[in-house]
Amino acid sequence: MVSQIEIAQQVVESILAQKLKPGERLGEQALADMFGVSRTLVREALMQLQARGFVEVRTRKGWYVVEPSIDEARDAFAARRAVEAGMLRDSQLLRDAGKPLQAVIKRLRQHVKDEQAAIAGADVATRTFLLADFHVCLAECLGHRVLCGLLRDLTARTTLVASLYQSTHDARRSCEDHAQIVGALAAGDPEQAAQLMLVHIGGVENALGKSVAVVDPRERLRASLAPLVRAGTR
Amino acid sequence: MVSQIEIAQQVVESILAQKLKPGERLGEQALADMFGVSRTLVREALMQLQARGFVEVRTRKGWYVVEPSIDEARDAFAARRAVEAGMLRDSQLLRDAGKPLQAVIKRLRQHVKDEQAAIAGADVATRTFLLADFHVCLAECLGHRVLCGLLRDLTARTTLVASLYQSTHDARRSCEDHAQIVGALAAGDPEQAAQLMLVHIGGVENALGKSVAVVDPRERLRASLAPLVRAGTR
DNA sequence: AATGCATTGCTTGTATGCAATATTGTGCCC
DNA sequence: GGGCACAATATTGCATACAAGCAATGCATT
Repeated sequence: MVSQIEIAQQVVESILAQKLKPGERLGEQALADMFGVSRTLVREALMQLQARGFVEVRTRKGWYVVEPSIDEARDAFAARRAVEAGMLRDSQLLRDAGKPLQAVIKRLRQHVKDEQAAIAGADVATRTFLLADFHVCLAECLGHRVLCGLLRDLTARTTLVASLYQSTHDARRSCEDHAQIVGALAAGDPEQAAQLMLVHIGGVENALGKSVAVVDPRERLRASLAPLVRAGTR
Repeated sequence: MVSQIEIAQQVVESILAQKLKPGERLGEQALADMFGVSRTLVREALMQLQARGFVEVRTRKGWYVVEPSIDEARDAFAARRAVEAGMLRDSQLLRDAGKPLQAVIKRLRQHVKDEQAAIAGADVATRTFLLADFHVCLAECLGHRVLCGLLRDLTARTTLVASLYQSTHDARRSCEDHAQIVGALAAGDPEQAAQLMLVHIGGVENALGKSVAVVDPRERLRASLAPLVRAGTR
């Protein structure tokens, strides 16, 4: 049996793995057939994803993976900056973390190692996933379930954005940033960690393709067609 | 016609106005009759509210307004501290706010005035709403839609928590805090604003009744009945 | 040949129906 | 009179059916 939760998870994972691209249409019947359930369950799953900001519905036209504008993209990054820096700086979180700091550091170090391994060998999808998951893992380690859920969705959204705007930020750089952040935490300097985090997210944001401007669908189509009709014809 | 969005909004507002209490059951058919629609729409609305953390479903038993444990309550407050302080400190937000700072300050001052008026005259529901809405308004003024939506849900959840644990924090105090925060922003000192915000949220959190421990529904019922059967009978 | 229009098909939006299960009420037995 | 078993009832979970609207295709007309 397949619950709507599993459907939602599957869709999110597919988005993150870039098997579903921004703007892609999600037919209810198609998904229903795919999962072997009725449209009802699919709709319920999509409704939840809508509330979490992953898909949107255009009335009587269908469901689409969100296609954030450049403004919305910057919004998402700004939100992550605020949330993650705020989280790191909130000393109370570290105090309440439950586990001793040692254990937290250990787990984060392991995660960074996993990232390095993935960068060396694994496919793009797991690499992307692990890099995003570091931030979720961080929130989790700090013992905060609410922020954890928030970050899960926010990182997913920025990952989607990065794929949409062809980020040139390379994985190795991100991994190094992560290692530095963990280092600052281990050194007992949350403020430093927060600063590094701000720089890190800022770096990823700035790596978004500058030449984007793929604003509305028709423009997007034009851009896709441009090589055929002759580049620069305007 | 009533869309599922309106249903969801109505339920959230009722929760905020404490017309729906934590732990209260929400029958699908009851809501459907109330809004004059089928259970389908109600379910879709509830699914969204579930994703946003307002209600939960117990299989084949029904939908219930979430009843956060004391731990989850502190989680929610910690999340707000992180998000709001992070937001205030993120200078980029102020820069990107679009509107000039003057306009922002003006609007926030007006909001505080509205709060004062409500404290003087209005009913508890609007008072509670305005005090929570200050934080949403702040996010909105800083020009950030994503954080705005996040805070809308987070403040709603903490408001719910406060009602559940019989917060003794009085409205006047909160309003004064708000005024101070706006003052710091007007003085061009975001760091000070962030600090004040941390203190403010911490104050509300600490005002939660210490003698809570109303964990499960049966206990809750017992607590409600206590005055009848004799206080302190245990 | 090109454009406007109507019809057809496909997709979403909403309601209803049926099955599964939890709860409540009733009657029997102790 | 109290407790337990069983039936009746009510409610959720899921699927299907029907209505409504958009899009595309084909036809007729200019």
